[in-house]
Amino acid sequence: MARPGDQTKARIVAAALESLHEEGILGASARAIAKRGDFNQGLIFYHFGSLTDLLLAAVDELSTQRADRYEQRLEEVSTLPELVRVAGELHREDMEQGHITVLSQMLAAAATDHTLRAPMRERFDPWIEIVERTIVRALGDTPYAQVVPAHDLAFAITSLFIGLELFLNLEDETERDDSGVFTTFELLGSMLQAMLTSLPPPAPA
Amino acid sequence: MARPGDQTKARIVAAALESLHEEGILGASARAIAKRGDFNQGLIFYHFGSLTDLLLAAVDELSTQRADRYEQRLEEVSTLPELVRVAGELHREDMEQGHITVLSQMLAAAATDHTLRAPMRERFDPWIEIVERTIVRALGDTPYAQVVPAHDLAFAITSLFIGLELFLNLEDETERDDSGVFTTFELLGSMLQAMLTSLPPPAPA
DNA sequence: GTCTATACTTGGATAGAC
DNA sequence: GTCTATCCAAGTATAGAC
Repeated sequence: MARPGDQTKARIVAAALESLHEEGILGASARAIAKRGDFNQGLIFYHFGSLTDLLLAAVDELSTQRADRYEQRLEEVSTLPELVRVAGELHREDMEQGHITVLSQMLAAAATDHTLRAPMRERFDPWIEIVERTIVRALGDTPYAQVVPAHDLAFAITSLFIGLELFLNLEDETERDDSGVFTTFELLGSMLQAMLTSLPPPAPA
Repeated sequence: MARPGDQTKARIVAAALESLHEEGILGASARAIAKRGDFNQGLIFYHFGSLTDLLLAAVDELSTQRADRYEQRLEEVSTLPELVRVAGELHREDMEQGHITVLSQMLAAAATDHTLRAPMRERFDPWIEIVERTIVRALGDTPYAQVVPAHDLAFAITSLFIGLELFLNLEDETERDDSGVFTTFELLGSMLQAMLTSLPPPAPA
């Protein structure tokens, strides 16, 4: 399956991810990426056609890297507050490895680059679905399954992931205090717990 | 107080805001801004010194524009779920007028441009404080005042504002459905309501 | 498949005439 | 305070030798 050139393509994608992480979308130029990966700049256009297509390939790489991990961790989840706790852990992993920076930078670019919009939506939909499916499974056959809007909740949680990253990045590395993130997710967890406890269960049939 | 040149400075700032909104940080170049405002490109550097300083001045303009409106609307708020409802309305206003696009684009830029970090943090802190003060006021002297982490909640709500904007921008204008936003804030409102109802009130002194 | 060299465009910023 | 003209660095992308 491995064709000649695949190794180079992988190197280019890796350098693109690194550039997006370290220098953001503003610094992810063809020249900067090539310099970082120590290969010739023209190779980007030979292998990917355009810089935009390389950046999208980088997002794809990230997605496949993380999809397994997410599925695996979320499978153990059986209650909603548990989901929030595991989501907090996954969020921390992604923050540490810079994944969310890459995604938020690409999302910001997609906000005004219309050619990026549809491709980025395609790449995010599966992630929202993973969260949504987990929510539905966590609710199981409890009476709340029909009351909680799973898709909207999944959408909100995913949005929170991205928003938190942008704000946490504002803090200085030296003074950064991770407790804020944990607190946020713990807060969300107890809110969900409370909501489920106090929601009037639908009338029995 | 109005010095000569102030009118031009205002025009430049207005054009910068427009550019950030329409073309994002990637399209907010000195030349593009000058073309949009129909003034000479050199004026940006004469009046603001650098493009970065102009963009920060644009964020300042936005902040002062909106601060009054926020204070005014949030003053009427006296319960936490009410806060969430009003926050949802303010979010809609900001979305419609493109303010959040401007902020999210600048936040994305600040993530990797270290010279933007401290200035952007300075400009966001007051906003988080406004939300935090409102939360504290809404909790008033209820027994929950000591249990709810007001700062973290304010931080999370503000992050959600930004994250939602980036995601909602992915949808096509034609197919965009605002109900998602409202649902998200209504959801948050009922979660808060539920949390307050079910939280064990602290033991009386 | 990979490299060098280059075409062409756009970017931030400044000098100097008005 | 504003304009024109210009410098120079950096951007995307391509042609052609190897």
